[in-house]
Amino acid sequence: MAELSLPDLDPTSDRAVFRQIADHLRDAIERGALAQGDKVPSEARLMEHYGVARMTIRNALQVLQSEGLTVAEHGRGVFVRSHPPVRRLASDRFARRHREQGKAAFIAETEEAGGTPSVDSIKITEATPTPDIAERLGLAAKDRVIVRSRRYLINGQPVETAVSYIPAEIAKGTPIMQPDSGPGGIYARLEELGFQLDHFIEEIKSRMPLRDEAKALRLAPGVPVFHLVRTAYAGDGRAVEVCDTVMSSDAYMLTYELPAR
Amino acid sequence: MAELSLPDLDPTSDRAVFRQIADHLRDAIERGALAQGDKVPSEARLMEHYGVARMTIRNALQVLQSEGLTVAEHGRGVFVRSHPPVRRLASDRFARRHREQGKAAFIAETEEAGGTPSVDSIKITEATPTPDIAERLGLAAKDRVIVRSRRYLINGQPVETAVSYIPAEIAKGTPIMQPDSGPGGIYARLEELGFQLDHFIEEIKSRMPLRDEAKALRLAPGVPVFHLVRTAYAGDGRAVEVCDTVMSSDAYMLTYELPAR
DNA sequence: CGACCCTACACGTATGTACGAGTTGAGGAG
DNA sequence: CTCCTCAACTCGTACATACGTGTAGGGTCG
Repeated sequence: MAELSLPDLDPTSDRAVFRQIADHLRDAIERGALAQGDKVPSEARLMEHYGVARMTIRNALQVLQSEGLTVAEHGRGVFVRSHPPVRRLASDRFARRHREQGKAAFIAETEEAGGTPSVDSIKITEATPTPDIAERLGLAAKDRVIVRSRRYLINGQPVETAVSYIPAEIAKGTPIMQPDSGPGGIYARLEELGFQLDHFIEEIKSRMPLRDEAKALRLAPGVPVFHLVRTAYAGDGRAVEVCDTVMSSDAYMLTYELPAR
Repeated sequence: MAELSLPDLDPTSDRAVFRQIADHLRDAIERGALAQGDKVPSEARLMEHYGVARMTIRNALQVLQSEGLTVAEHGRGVFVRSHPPVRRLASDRFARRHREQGKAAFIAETEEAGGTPSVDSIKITEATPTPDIAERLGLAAKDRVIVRSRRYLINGQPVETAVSYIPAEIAKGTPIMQPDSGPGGIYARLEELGFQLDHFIEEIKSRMPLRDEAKALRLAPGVPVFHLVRTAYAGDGRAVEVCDTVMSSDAYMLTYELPAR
C-alpha cells in the first residue's frame, strides 16, 4: 500500500461509503495505478485507511468483483483481473476451404494463434429433441437426434462448451457418431454424405452463466457468457445440424461481415 | 409464502449455508414455483424459515442478484426478474433496400414489432480520433472526425447507446452534422455523397457494464452488455464510418448469416 | 369522500465480533 | 543445508444489532 494512494471519504457526499470506496478502487484500476494482476490492498488495510467496518470494505470489493474488475483468492488476497488473450472468431471460419485443409476450425485457429488446443468431455448419445431443437431441425417431436457434446480448451483453460444435434436419420452409422469425427470435423462428414452446406445462421445472446456453466468454464464471478446457437443449412434449405454453444466472454470476440447490398 | 415451500438446510453438507439457501431459491425459480415478477419471500421471512442471521439471507439474495435472476426494489421486496421482449437484429438490417424505404433501421424495426421507438441525447461534435478509431478509419492521428452520439429507447426504456465516427473531411457541411440526419439515416447520406457502401464488419464483445453504461441503460445488476463496433466500408475499400455501440443484453438477440462457401 | 398522515414492512447501510480455512514465509529442528 | 512446523496474514462465513429510507395501505381528519 505504500505505492497506492487512495483519497479519503467525502463525509458530505450522500453516496454510500462502500460505493465511494468502490469508486476509489475502480478509479485506481482504470488509471492504471493498479495494473492487471496487482494485489488490491487487503481488507484489513482498507479498514484502517478508511476507518470503517470490515463489512463496508467487503461490500465495496463485492461491487468490483461483480463488475468483473477483480477476483478474490482465498488466503492470498484480491487481485485485479487479468484478461486472457482473446480469440477472434471470424465470420468465414466455417468456409469450405478451411474444412478442406483437414482440421476442425477450433484446432486450426488455436494452433495458428500459438496456443495448444484440446477437446474433452466428448459424449455422444441418441435422444428425442427438445421442442426448440426439433423446430430448428424441422423434425417431428418423436424423431430422434444424435447429440454430440464436448468442451474446448486452450492451454488447458476451458473456453467453450458445445452441444450439436444432428437428425439420427442422417448421422446413424456414420463417422459422426465417433468421438473423433475425422479431418474437417462433422461439417466435412455431412458434405461427404451429400449434404452440401449452403449457409449457417447464428443467434447470439449474452447473459450471466448458470451455475453449471460457470463451473465447466471455470468462470470468475462477474464474467458473462455468449450463448450462441448455430444452425447449418444444406443446399436444399434443409437444416442438418444445430450447435448450441456457451463461450466465456473473456476468451472471445466475435466478428461478422455484413453485406450492404 | 403460504404458496412457496422451501426445503430445510442440510447441516451435514459442507456447502455454505447462504449457498444452500441460494440454491433453494434458484431451484424454485427454475422450476417455475417462483415465476417472473413474483415476489421472493422477504428477508425477515427467510430468516425465520431458516433460523439464520440476516446477513446470511442477504448473501444468498446477493448471489441470485449477481446471477441476474432477481432484482431488489427498495421498500418493496425482491422480485424474480422479468425479461423484456427481445429485439432480434438480423444480419441484413443494413441492406440498401431498407435504407431506401426512408427510415433509419432502428425506427422501422421497432415500429414493425409494435413498439414505440425514440432517440435522445443526440450530440454532435468534432474531435481528434482516439488511436483505435483513427486506425479503423485509416486516418492520421491529427485528422479530425465528426462524432455523433445518441441513445435509443423502446417504449421509453433505454436499450442502446451508440457513438458514430465519420471522417470530418467527408461529413463536414453535410446533413450528417444535423441532429436529424434525414430519411434512411447517415448511411443513406453517405451513399448520396458518392460513397456506395459495400460491406460492414461488426466486432462483438460481451462484458459487465461500466458504471456510466449501467446508468444510461438503466441496467439491473447482473445484466451484461454487448459491446459492438461496426465499421462501414465503401466500394473502394475505404472505411467511412465506425459505430461504437453498447446494448443491453436483455433487450437484444443478434443474428447473423454466414456463408458456407 | 378525498387528502393526508402514520405505521408497518421492505430493503440499504453500517458497526462489532467471532471463528474457519487457505497461503506464505520465517525460523527452528534434524 | 533441508525439511518441517507454525505463526501471521488473507479472505470466507456467520452471528447480533442499529438506524436510514422507500413503499403501500389503512385510518383519520377535514
